[in-house]
Amino acid sequence: MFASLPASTIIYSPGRHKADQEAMPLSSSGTCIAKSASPIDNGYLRGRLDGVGSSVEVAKGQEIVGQGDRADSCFEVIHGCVRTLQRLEDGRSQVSEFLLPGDIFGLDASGEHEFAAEAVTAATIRRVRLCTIDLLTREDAAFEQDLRHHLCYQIKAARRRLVALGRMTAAEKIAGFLLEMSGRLDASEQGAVKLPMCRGDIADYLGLTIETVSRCMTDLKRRNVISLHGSLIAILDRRLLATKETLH
Amino acid sequence: MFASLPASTIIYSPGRHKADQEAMPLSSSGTCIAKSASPIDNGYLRGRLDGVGSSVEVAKGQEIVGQGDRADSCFEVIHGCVRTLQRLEDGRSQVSEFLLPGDIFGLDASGEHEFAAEAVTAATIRRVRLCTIDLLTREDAAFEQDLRHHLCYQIKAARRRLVALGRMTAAEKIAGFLLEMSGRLDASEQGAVKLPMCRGDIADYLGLTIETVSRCMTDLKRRNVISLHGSLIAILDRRLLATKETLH
DNA sequence: CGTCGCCTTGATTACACTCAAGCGGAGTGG
DNA sequence: CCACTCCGCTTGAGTGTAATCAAGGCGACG
Repeated sequence: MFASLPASTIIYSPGRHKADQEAMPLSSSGTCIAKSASPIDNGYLRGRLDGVGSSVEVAKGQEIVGQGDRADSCFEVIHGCVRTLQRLEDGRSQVSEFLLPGDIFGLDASGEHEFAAEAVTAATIRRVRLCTIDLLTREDAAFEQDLRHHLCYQIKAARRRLVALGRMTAAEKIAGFLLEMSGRLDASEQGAVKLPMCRGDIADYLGLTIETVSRCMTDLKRRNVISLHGSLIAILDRRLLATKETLH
Repeated sequence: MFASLPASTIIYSPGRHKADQEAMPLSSSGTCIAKSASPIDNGYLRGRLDGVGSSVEVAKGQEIVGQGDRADSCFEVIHGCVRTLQRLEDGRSQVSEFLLPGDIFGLDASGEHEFAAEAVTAATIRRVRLCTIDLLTREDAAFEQDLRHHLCYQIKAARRRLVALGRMTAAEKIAGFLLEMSGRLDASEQGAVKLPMCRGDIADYLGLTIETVSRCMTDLKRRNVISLHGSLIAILDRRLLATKETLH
């Protein structure tokens, strides 16, 4: 029924950051819209907002933007962790993304925010007005380019998450999440990272329940794939996590 | 994408303590990045590519871009229906979006396509090189603006789908899908629309199985919420679909 | 008329959810 | 200092939704 699927197009890459790095073409000739040589994904705008806007401190759990708020600013996380999420009236909620220092959110806004942003931990964020962004794009072609790359990356990231939410099992979701976070968070000297978000946030990020998140993690611990002490997690066997032999 | 669904579903903004205590006048003078008065979502680029690029005919099922293909072009659907999807090595697949005439895809590409694009039906598509797009953005500030709005809309659409995939039941997914499609497709004189995609595609779009899609639709038919004859579908009780009292 | 593709329907299974209880650390107050 | 609650996490038992397995219907097409 479908056109043949080339063998070279094989797929699932839980190590999404790594996969993207490899995906970046090295030739820079006709790249056009495509950014040719960025070693860091999602880093298109890193540092581009330094010195712009105003810094704000938010307490743990505090709302930064609410669902339905008018979108007139974007934000860069300076310190701490932020989640963007949508809440349904019956209590269900879906976390769209976790934002860590250097990450920017709210650039995609037009009109009003459909998703709220809340501080996962106490956080420092930089607030930049969208008109400032607009100004920058007009004055600086390179910035405009980088902004567009940033938006493209957001789309790709969201689509990767569609696959995870639509077609992955609980164990696969957890494995992918841990790999993602271990790549984004700074590891301590023991190679462990401290997850800033609670189990409930992880559940809402992956479309699972708290209990399932807990059970999957405990299971990985029992198999010595990870070590686990509360929110402190170290990946002991990265290959096993990535290849999904973690499923019994 | 499920924009029509959450009329009552948008919901709940807990604390109103925003981070922006200080100043930041909400003067509407600076709409900036936010497009304030577009009646049509996803229409930011409609017609903008007329006369650009080259037209291509593709047969039903034919691959337009493959996973891993170098991204050097974007496409506008002129006629027919196209799906973008990711296939996993074990046969699972996730459809990211269905594209109908006027819709554009591939603009988000940078480096290589993570998602394939395939013709759902026989289709005519316009192929535009990304360097042409790049050129247009440099020459035409309005185009650049519209392109950015388009990308922002893609992000929002993808996030809406995250909620659907992560937190909706099968019945809710189907209901939202039917509402979305009835809004995007041209209705015949009887108010019925012909879904261009098969049950399997719908299943892969919603993260369900073919059987579940079929059962849910049959159920809606039995309740006289929709009429259903193969791929010809009419919504008989839109309110019931939207309020999700369709769940027994 | 037979095959094929797509869809529907039924029976059964299993994965993740729900409900419920208990653990342990942090913080509070007597 | 200890008892207490609160909160987040874990664990267990049972349930339910959607998946799986399987069969059959129907229309298109050769």
